[in-house]
Amino acid sequence: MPETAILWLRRDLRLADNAALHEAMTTCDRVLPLYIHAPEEESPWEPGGASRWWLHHSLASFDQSLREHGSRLAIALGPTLDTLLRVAGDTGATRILWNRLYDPATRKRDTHIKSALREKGFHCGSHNSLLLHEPWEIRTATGQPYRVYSAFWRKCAPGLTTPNTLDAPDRFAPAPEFQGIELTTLGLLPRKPWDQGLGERWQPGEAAALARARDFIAGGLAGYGERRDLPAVSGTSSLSPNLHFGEIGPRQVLALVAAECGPIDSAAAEPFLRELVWREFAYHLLYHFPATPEEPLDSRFARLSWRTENADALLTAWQFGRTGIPLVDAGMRELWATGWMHNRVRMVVASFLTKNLRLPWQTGARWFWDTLVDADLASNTLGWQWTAGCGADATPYFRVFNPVRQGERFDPEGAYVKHWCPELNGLPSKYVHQPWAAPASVLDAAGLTLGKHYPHPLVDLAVSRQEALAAFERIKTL
DNA sequence: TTTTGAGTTGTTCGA
DNA sequence: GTCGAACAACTCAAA
Repeated sequence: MPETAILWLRRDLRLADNAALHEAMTTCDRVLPLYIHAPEEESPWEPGGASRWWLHHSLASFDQSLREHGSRLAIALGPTLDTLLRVAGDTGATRILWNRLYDPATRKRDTHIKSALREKGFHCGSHNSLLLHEPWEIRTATGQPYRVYSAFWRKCAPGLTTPNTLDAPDRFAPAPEFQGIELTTLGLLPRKPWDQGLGERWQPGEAAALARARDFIAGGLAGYGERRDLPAVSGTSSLSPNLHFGEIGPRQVLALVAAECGPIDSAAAEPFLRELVWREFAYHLLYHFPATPEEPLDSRFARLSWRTENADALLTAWQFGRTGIPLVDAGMRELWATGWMHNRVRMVVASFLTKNLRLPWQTGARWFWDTLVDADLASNTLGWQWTAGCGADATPYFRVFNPVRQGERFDPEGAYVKHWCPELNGLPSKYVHQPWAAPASVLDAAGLTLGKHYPHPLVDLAVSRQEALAAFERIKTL
């Protein structure tokens, strides 16, 4: 009697180095690769529009590669537990295997599913294919979770040796008979066609993820430390959406780095590996502090007085790149057009929202969640809390980015700003990051009228900085 | 056990 | 132009 497994796929849409897939293939004769659509079970963090776009194409790509390996992806609708039970009944499956996720809603659901399935006599197996270390494996000397990155890094760095990875199977196990639904019925693609920019910028799927990782590690790793801060340059790996959807795993990235650089502790690799470990740190924090997507880790910040007057209009201006601060607007327009923003600019726009505009970091996190193709609850939460100063590795409260200064340092010619804000094309680099400071003759020569072609700045940077510092002053001893 | 020093990504000011 | 100091409070790990 052949044994049948359901390979329950979520954010692990790859054939290579997929622990649950490997387990299914080595223990069972028949394997049903199954994606169950149940976004309401991730509430209140159902995937946003850009994530759904990526998911659609990633599922299509994974189905295609399964077909090339003699199988296909089955798709069904939730509720997940009911569906798993129904499919197991229909197919005679006795094993249900998956790779673990770590966001609070999914953890709660998966724990319940696992115990319910076991009660009914199924063999359940959950595996790790998303992280280098499980969040509970890393502890301080006193057994507490880490709250400081450098200490976390020192703990993890010695373990960054060449990992063992699992090869993709040459041929996939045959699937049991099952009638799923069509991918298009999930309605993941936008009804209004706003996704053209995403399609031009990105290619979801395992093959493209591997190619991107290889290209970056062969070509960009050496200069990463210097080039990663320049938003006009493709100096970063851009692997974040691929990693988020599990089209490639961190062990594979580590193995590629080792193959390229030899010893994994080489100085050339360290700046990039530190970023990979930041991702681990974000999952560590989300696991141990599951309230942090909504609540500041530093509870004093719950009492911070955010701006209330005119908040809606200010938020809208920020969202659509109409703040009158060129680097901020360029970043927000890049996000809207491509579903992605350069990391240096993410920090600048986040600092501007939370400090200069003094709007809650949660509103910024929510906008990123809806618009980023790499929206990841762990990384997004860490990033926003870090910038707002209320999270782990507490940002010094006085660290308020000056978007003019940041522009001058990291986009000195204004190439990035001009690409996304072409109305500033005629400005010399001296004024491209602060058009309001340009003399009338310069503005005339550039054919630029502030308030007409490009907005006046929404706030005065120096004044709003002082207001932010004063607001921090008020909560620091409460 | 207690103390001490360092800590991803900054800015401004005054010398 | 450059340079160092100042700008909290707290976590973590080494001494």
